[in-house]
Amino acid sequence: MPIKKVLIVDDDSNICELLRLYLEKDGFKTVIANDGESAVNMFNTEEPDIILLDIMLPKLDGWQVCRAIRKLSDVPIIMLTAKGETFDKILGLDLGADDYVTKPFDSKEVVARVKAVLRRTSGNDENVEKIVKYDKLVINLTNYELIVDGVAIDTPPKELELIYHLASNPNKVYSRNQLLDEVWGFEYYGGSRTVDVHIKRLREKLENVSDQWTIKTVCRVGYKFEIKQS
Amino acid sequence: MPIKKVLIVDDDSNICELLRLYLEKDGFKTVIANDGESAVNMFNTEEPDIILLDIMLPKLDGWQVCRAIRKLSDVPIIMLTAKGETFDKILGLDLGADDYVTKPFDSKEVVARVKAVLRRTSGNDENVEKIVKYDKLVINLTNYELIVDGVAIDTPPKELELIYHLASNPNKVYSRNQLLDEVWGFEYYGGSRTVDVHIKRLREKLENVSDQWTIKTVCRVGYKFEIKQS
DNA sequence: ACAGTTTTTTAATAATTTATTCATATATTT
DNA sequence: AAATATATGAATAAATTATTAAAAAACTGT
Repeated sequence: MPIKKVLIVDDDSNICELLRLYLEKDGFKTVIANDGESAVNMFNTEEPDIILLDIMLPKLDGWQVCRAIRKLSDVPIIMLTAKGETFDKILGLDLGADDYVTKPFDSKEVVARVKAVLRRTSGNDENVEKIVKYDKLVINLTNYELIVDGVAIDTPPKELELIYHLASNPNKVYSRNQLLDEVWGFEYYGGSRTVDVHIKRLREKLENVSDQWTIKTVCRVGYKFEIKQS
Repeated sequence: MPIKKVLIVDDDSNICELLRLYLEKDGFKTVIANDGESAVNMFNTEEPDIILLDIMLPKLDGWQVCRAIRKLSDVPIIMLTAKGETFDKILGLDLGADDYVTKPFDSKEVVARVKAVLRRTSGNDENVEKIVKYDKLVINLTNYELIVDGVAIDTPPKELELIYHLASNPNKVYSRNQLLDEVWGFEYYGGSRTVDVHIKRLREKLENVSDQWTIKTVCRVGYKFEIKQS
């Protein structure tokens, strides 16, 4: 999952910094604009993945900004609205915002909204089928299926994620720690030998499946999904 | 993947040891400073890749240290803050910290943060293909492959790293000690003759591969990957 | 919340691979 | 030629991985 960039637009720099803080704590990159004009400019130069947009702004107000950006792009926009504003006024006006939060807001909630909006709009991550195929092997991470020669093989999720990760970058050697970070996640804490065991089980399942590829050990370094030259 | 060095700054040596334990279990090198002054000194002498910095410190407090270091470098800094501190106070003051954790913290989480910060700050050299080519020889350190005339030759990692290192700077002479430092790593303790043996095995594998280059001994000095003029 | 089931992790040890040392032959420098 | 340095081959040591079984953790359906 690539890091997402959030464009924060608000004339109150305390709010900007607060949002930035929470968002960056959550792994987002952030850029900040303090007025409507620079918001549009930064949208063009920074190419953010999502925009948090205040309505009350100098130079161009949030609505104008929203409209201007909508002409250029379908980037998700979350409006930051004053308490009094009504829904219809915000979303119903066909401005094309994707969500809104009312001030004063809870920063955590804003982050949650950002994630939610990204989840449902980013067509790339969750809506694209995560499938890798090599010869008689199909690894389908959308359905969590491992298919060998057309036959589904019952495979625990970690194993599947592991082989998917390896096969997604064929020939690249991954160290155990790299695999733990990238497949298990940063939070994982425990020995790295568990990778070996998962590899072993995968090999059991995939033995003699194909002579086009193999799960190869690179001693002292790690493992790779190797595609044999012909 | 080069080993990263973490500078831990805290006056409570229990905390330092705890962090050290977890970080080293995860493959990081660590150095420890117990007050602000030595923190700045150690930053200069040890050149860490990332700093864990407590705020309450003798001599110089964490903010002063942070500011001092920021004048010298963009090294990532994670602040260790007491529970009460407010966010804005920490990041809003433009101290330039990259992240923070509040005490009491979960050591695992700190390690996770360190990794996360390193990942987003370090100029992702992970995705760069490490490949060197000369004539019929391809040394691929991403896949850990040595390819001669299109055929992969099974090669142990040290040998591969050695030839990669030499071939990355053709014609440059490396002393054995230099090679031990740069390929084996500073931790290595042992005789330097082992370099000879590795060179020998590489020559076996690469004999007559090409008349464009050769692994040359420079008597009393070291070795070089020499490219012949035409 | 519980008992049964599956998955994941740990731990121990056997097997393998890689790295280092050592002894000696060969080569280079002075 | 003497002294110093390197090449080579074999033996040893060290480190890493495979495999197995068992324990722990995470799930499942009730």
